[in-house]
Amino acid sequence: MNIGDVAQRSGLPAKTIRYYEEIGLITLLRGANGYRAFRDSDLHKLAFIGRARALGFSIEECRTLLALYEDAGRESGEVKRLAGEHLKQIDAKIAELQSMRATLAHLVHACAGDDRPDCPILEDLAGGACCS
Amino acid sequence: MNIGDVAQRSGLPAKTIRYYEEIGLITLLRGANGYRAFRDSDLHKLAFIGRARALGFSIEECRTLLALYEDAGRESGEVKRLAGEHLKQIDAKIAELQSMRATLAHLVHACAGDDRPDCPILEDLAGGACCS
DNA sequence: ATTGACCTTCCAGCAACTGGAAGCCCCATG
DNA sequence: CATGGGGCTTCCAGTTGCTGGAAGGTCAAT
Repeated sequence: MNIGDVAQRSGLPAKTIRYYEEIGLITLLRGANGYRAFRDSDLHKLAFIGRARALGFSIEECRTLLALYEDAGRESGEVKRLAGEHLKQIDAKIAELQSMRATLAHLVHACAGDDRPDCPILEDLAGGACCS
Repeated sequence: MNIGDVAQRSGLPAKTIRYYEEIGLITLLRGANGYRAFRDSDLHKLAFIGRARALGFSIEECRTLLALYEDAGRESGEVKRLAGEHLKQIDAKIAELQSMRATLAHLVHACAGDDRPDCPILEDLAGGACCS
């Protein structure tokens, strides 16, 4: 398989696959022509990485997850711990965004949004000390 | 005022203030010794930017907001539109994170997390095709 | 032989900072 | 008046995770 096929089948852009090789997330063989030669196992790993990334794991976490995946003697506790920590980070991020959202929604609601210059949104940004 | 005072009073790191000047988000005067000389209005603007950033506005959005803030003839409708778009982006981000969270929480729940290697989390990442 | 689609490498850039080095400047103390 | 420590300056590099583009080699088909 060449990189184009793998890109299509894994859903990852070819550029991204090259990047993953460059940072040592995956090691690839080369054909006589210099082209990367992908085995099924490489495609499999890349799909694994793609799914982990879609769940928001960082590249370094993906590296660890891959290592655990390939370690037949792993303890699932470690995987669970890693995933649990990541879950906490996601929760923190959600909470942060929801707090922003609340403030912003309040301000948007309070703004007339017409052709006059008076704007509670700008007033809040300017003053900090605001209503309700 | 020197940068240290402004950093403390605005809550922004000195490095960040220098960066904001470098990218032209704010223009600062210089004293005879080469030090940045901050006026009250500069502090005010920086606090404005800090609050906008805390609400998740990008630097470019901050630039626009500042311009609107300083334009006495602005139409609040434009501010509201900008904020409304940003609100939509926040909502999209929250939805994305909540979707991740749901999958991940499900997997974490399903994993025994003991000293045995069997792990539904890794199985899901490997296979994609998973349970319930 | 010549397209045209692939593949290769390398370099640059995005957002929004952050850290560190090297070197002035200013004030207070001995 | 020298010295020490803190604060200020600039510049360069690194962060995360790619993405775009240029210049050039390869391959399969016409």
